[in-house]
Amino acid sequence: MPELVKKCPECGGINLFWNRERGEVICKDCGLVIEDKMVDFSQEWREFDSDDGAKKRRSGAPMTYTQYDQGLGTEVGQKADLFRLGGKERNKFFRLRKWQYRISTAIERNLKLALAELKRVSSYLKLPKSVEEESARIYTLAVQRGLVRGRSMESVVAGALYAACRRHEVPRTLDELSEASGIEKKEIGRTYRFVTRELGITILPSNPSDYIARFASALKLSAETQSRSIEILEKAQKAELTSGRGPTGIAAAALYVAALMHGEKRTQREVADVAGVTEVTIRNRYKELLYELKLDKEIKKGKKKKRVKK
DNA sequence: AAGACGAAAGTGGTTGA
DNA sequence: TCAACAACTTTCGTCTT
Repeated sequence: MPELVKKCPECGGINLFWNRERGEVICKDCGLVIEDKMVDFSQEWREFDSDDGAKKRRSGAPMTYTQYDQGLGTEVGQKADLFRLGGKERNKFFRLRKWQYRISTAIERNLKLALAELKRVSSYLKLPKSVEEESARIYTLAVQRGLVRGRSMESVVAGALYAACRRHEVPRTLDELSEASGIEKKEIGRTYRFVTRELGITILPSNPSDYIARFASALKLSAETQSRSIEILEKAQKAELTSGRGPTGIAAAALYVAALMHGEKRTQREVADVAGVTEVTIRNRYKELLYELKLDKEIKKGKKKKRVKK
């Protein structure tokens, strides 16, 4: 179990809020995201190997997709049954059993490896349990449909995780997934698109504000700046500035502007690195924000002087 | 000297014929 | 399947603080 944080290491406040869904502990006083990197140390208690698996199987186990057989085992008969069968029946029994063993081992061996990998990456990125579950479900479906053929197992795992993150509105960038899984960014994107299309999973376009909390905390920005940037994002969305653009770039620009307003200046480079975009992109979004939303004056409040021409 | 700004050329993905 | 296109990146020169 993760050790529970009692006090905010930043401001000493005790007003902490644990957002389980997002796997974050947030200090309500200063906005710091304290534990967004909690690692799941819980152990795998299931025995995967075929034969003595039955011994450890127990009733009442939670049904979960992060276990290769969803926690439910199916076997063609038990040894004891053999004594009740005649020769012909006995042959049939062996045939069935062998057959069942073959298909199940191919898929199950794959799932066993894949889910281990999935857990590894998920824990590295500190993804909440619900997302891990979802991605395991997606992966399981993908295997059953034979979508992994021709693709590396790892890339499908990464794609499933990416899709699950999006669905749960806790998006991670492709860069982050790439770093955690060691799979190339474009490869993840490709399998992600392929898998979601084949499985008919609907993906709502990710919302820039979903990134704000994480970026803001990485930049150590105040809670006011954070909520300010959310406001900016809302206005930007009304002004049609967000469609067609990369959500991370917009989030980064909003954060950059909000930081200027509150006198918590961060360089474009700092913001760009955290958000995984370039300074140029921030500048472009930033220009649009200034022009469309007329934010010049408010920035001057935060900064001494700042002339902006359009 | 570092940061901000902008122009130009290149990349990968989407779309429409 | 190919070409046009938009968003974003890379690179680089110039201006500002």
